[in-house]
Amino acid sequence: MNALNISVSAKLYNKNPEETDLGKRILSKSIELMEEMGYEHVTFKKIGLALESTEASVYRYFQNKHQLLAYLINWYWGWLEVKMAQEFMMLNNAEDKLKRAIELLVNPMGEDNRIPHIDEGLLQRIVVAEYPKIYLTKEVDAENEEGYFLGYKRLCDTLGNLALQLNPEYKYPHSLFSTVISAAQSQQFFTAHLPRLSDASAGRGAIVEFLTELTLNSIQKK
Amino acid sequence: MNALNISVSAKLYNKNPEETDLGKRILSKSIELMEEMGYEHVTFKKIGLALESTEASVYRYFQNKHQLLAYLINWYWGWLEVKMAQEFMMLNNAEDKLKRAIELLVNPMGEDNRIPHIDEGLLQRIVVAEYPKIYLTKEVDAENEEGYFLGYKRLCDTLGNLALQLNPEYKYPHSLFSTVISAAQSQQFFTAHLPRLSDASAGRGAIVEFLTELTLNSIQKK
DNA sequence: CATTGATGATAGTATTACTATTATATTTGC
DNA sequence: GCAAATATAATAGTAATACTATCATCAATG
Repeated sequence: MNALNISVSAKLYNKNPEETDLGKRILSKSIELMEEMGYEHVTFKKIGLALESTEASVYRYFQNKHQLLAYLINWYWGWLEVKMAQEFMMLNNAEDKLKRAIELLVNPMGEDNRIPHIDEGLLQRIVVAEYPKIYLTKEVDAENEEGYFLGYKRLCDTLGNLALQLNPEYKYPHSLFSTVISAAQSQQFFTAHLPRLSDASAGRGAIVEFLTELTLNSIQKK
Repeated sequence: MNALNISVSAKLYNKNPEETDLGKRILSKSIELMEEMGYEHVTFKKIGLALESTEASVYRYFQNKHQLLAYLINWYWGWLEVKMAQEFMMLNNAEDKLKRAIELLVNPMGEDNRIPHIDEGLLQRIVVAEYPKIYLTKEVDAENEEGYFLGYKRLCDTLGNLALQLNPEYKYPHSLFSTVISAAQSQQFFTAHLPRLSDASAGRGAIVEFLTELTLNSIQKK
């Protein structure tokens, strides 16, 4: 019941934040601050201050802000996969699973109180607003080798395999789902901030419908 | 012949860089440096130095690095639209135009020597590696009002209208093309750096085919 | 010839992104 | 119950960044 643990590559922290009280408080407060003021405006000094701790203590857990963001985003993709796996058990065909997966990509979910120090709703908003920043850097190749992007890759594989169950001939499962996962985030962002880049004034339902049609029409056998 | 001028909102600069020699040199050198070391590692000091000018002089043209990036990316989208418009004149149906547009989104084009101070090939690489950074900030709403994202919006509209010519019933033209334009960039990035997120080891041709199928299958009448 | 505008040269400030050191409190091993 | 190890807090310091300001020079313009 309390044992749910999302695995994140050990290269994504200096010292595992899940193992100490301060570590969990750092995660919790970082999520709060980052959602509130945005990645660029967060500093370790501010996090330390907000925790009534210090900058140096935050540095003991994460090498820098970029690593912290990568940790959080990987944690989120890992958590999403667990959620999906749970829901998939109740479904027995690949198409239904894909549809449900797309719903989960778009809809913020209620807090999972098995993990009290992480507010998944806030974290999802961070993912929407910040996720490309972890790979759009000159350090991407080095960080890739360290496992900075495993969460995204795994999720992409999982969904790609569902697509192949529907149509084993489909040639672009990875491209399709990296596109769909990414679009699920950016369409939420555009709906809120740049509405001329979406048609989802109706809200999340329209995003889900758009992505579901796009996905199924792409995969379909000719 | 020499009169090709890409229009960029006046809110995207302090002083129009197209109007002076130094301005053009700033654009040229910024593109070179940004492609080479990545947005994060560029500073106005480095640009000034590389030009044998000064930091202060660069600040006279752009308020900050973010505005410079926004300028460059808007310029690129504007230029792409001009290119597309030229090519569309030789095509007479919407489907062919869409196919050609997708090719242009993915394929880097030879330099356009009507604009000697801008290397479009380098600029395209900057767009691939940096474009979401202009809107993924807490300042997005304010900057949207200043016209920071007009280039992207216009391109999206243009392509959306082509889709509507093919199928006036299609419900998600803006979402589709913000997704396709974005995917055209990120699939290039993934192919180069995170190949497990794409299926394009075959190269750009595969990206074009993937996006073309995805687009046409989405738009098609049922 | 006087004025204006653009640029260069230089200086200075606040903030950021760290690194290092030392003191103190807590836990653990014996 | 005490010593040793560990975690954290407190503080200081550094180099780089992201600006802002001032002033001198130079060329173009009226």
